[in-house]
Amino acid sequence: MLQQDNRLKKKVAFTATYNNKNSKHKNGITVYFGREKKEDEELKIGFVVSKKTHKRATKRNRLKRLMRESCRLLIKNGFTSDYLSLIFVGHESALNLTFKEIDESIKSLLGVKDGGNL
RNA sequence: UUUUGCAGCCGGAUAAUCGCGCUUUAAUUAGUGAGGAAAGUCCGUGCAUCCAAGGACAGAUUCCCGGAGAAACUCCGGACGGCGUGAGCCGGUGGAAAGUGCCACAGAAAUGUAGACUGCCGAUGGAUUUUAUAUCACAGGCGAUGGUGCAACGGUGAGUUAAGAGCUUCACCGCAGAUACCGAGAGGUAUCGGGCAGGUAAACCCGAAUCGGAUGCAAGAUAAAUUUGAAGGCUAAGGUUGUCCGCCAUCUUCAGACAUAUCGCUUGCGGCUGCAAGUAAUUACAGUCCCAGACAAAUGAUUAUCUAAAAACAGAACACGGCUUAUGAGCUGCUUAGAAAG
RNA sequence: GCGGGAGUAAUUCAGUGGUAGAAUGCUUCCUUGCCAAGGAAGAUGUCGCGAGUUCGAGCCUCGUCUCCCGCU
Repeated sequence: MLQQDNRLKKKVAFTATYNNKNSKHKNGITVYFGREKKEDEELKIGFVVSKKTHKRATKRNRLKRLMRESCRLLIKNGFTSDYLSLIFVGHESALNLTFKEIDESIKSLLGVKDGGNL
């Protein structure tokens, strides 16, 4: 779980990010980018795995936790983005991946170089 | 040793680092943090709001007996029936003699103590004949016979008879009834008389028992806000059980839309231990403990060691009692059948 | 979390407990110089799945799976 400041919560913020129509995809994970942020604003990140992806709550929760853990480690190592908000959407093909595979694909989606320690 | 059935347990462990929810603290200080099914939502409760003077009809649910339980399509013990060599397992198990419907095809006939047809008989009556014998499907008697069907009006064998038949004739058996005994009861056993009018009620129905209704924590309470539309002067619209009657409330009211915080929210028909009653379900008493409470929603990641192995089904959202379904590997107790040896 | 509905041919749907049907599509043939239209014939079903009641279930009862919808 991320810290409170970095969570994307409001429904309005989610729809605004989706409507920006700026997205990338890799290994069953899609990232939506929000608008560019101003200097005094915090980065907000949300995670979505739809009920249509898989029926069982445990498998959906597992994918969300793995994506969260990857982002947490990135932020801890000093990662910042030019965008105000990010949404990660997990799809069916990503359900059975390990943490390392998800970590690598998220890093490449965000343009972080291997190693990660900035 | 192979194997069967039943009951129960477990549901990864330990350490380090980086993290999250809630409570707490001066302080990342300290504490605590998913299940046996948290699931399906199939039953039943609590709790909350609104309505309810009520009445009639309709409706819903249950269905062997006794007990437990707040209640239940619940549990325990028994009865009966079915399955299994057996331990054991399964069962929505009142009534078909209140009435109605249905029973395709086949078959003479599918419910009405029936029988057109195929048949059997010609005792009795009649005809032919002098009479008897004999002949005649003439009246009449009969329901044994019929390549059917899930099912043919109790079954099998003998007697009786003209031919025949449960025919108050017999033997054995089946179903139902009465009486006696046993049992708390469902029911069981024996005897008697001689009743025998298919099946289907998970078809309508009949009987008995039970039932305030609607909405579900997205219930609802409090606080502070934004905004749209409509209507009238006792009318429209609304609520009240499915219908009808009846009833309720109001002058500024009614119908919405958007959206925030706090409460509801976890101490409860609670858990654990001991002891007592009971075949058991369960109950009584004593001691002790406080054990998730989120709201884009907390349990994860990495490393090392252990085990056959970086385990199966699977994630709380107001709570509880059941039921049903999913579930890896293994362990414990009792137990069935077979084989071999002593 | 709570409530409601559906599942039958490739598709859209009918179907009183008694031999599973219609339309469209598909295949073959006829017609035409060729195609379309038209005509004739034919194939295609685990009635979502598993039990039960019944002589006999697509239909009745129970369980289960999948899909859809509403409240936010």
